[in-house]
Amino acid sequence: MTCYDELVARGLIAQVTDENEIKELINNGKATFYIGFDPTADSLHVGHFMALCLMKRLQMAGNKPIALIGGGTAMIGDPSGRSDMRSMMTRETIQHNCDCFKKQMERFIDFGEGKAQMVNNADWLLNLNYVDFIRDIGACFSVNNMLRAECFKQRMEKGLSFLEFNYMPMQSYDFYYLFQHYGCNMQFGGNDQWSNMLGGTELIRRKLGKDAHAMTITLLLTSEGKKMGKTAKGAVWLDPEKTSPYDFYQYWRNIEDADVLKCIRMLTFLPLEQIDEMDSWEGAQLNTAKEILAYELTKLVHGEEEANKAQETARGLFAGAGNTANMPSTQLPTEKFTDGKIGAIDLLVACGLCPSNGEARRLIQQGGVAVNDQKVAAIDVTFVQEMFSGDGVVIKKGKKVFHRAYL
RNA sequence: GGGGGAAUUCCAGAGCGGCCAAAUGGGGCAGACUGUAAAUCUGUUGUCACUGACUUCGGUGGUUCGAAUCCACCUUCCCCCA
Repeated sequence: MTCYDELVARGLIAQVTDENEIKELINNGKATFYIGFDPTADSLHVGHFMALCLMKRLQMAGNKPIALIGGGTAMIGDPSGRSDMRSMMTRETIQHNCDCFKKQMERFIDFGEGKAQMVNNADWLLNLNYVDFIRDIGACFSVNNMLRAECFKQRMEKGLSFLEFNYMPMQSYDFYYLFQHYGCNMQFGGNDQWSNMLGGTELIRRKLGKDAHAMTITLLLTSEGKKMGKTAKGAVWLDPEKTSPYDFYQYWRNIEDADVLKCIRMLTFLPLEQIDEMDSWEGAQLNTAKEILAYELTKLVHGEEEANKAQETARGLFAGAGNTANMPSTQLPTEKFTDGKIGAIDLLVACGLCPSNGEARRLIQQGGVAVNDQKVAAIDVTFVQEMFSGDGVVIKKGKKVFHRAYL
């Protein structure tokens, strides 16, 4: 099976500029392609992970990836598909985020000599001269066309500043620049980037009279149409400090039935034949598929050891066997105890399971808390300090959130 | 440049000068049912010393016994005309 066919079979490809050309290039390892990452946070998240996977797949097929960190474009902020303007980031924040991205990517992609490259568009964007730029590049863009572009649609209702309007020409310029200086002949990105990417191929055609290609990756959406990897608490991060391997594992373990197979196909490196077999699974059997998904992804992102730990912990908690040592935990300082005891409300807040006393109180009153499998019946229940020595106690909030508290 | 309108709690969106911690919907959280799924039903959803008190309705001042509601200025955004 060719590289391109596999991408199609996994449902990764959303749109392409010229299918035959692209097939030819990537199947034969002739593509030098780039994917842009905007450093809007200090860690990559699940959305970026897809792009990294794609990068890896293509690299394995002999193509040369360029990871572009948008240190320059981040100064503007991509308005695509957003309903509000991004808050502006300082140069320092952007630089810090770039560094963090770099570290995480290196664990994933082989940036060895001649294998892949990492560039930062701050290097060429920040020194551009305004008048030169609009004469040279700006002249190639039709405002009429830009306004019609899908990525501005939402913003046409709420308002779009000129600053953000410039994002597309900037990104297009990146491609133009990489095409000339790095021999980059293709761009990949999320499907929401389609208009921006076409801007680039169009610019190259106009300025140089040459063809460059673009391909977008299907955005990973839940069956409800929301972006995958977002929870109420924010994104699911790849940084273990921001999203623990256990929480990462649980995110995938708790995915909806309708999304499991799609995710396995798109995100894991399991052979397609094996995945096809799972296709016929249904009902409770899908729980096995969810475990596979969670395990495989945790392994890719955090390594085999962490994946094993997360799986053991999850199984232990939900099936009642195995160890509980790796679940999220809090070390309680002795100051939290008065007369050798701690109240239930204080305990929940101290462990970060509830942000306020009021919420802790409510949770207990609604019967949502258990300590060492004993339901906390009233808000004035207290726990003696001795209980927390050694392995400590296991607090269960709701059905799925477990937390260990110890001294 | 001229004219008109808007800013409310996580989001959307009600809100007569006192009965507003603020309707309703979404989301979140919890309970029941389940398969750590979905759907459904129920409760809950500012903070605290929780039958009470305190801080919120873009910002700053003002009017008033009393302001999310009235006035002034400021900020941001939207719409129409140029």
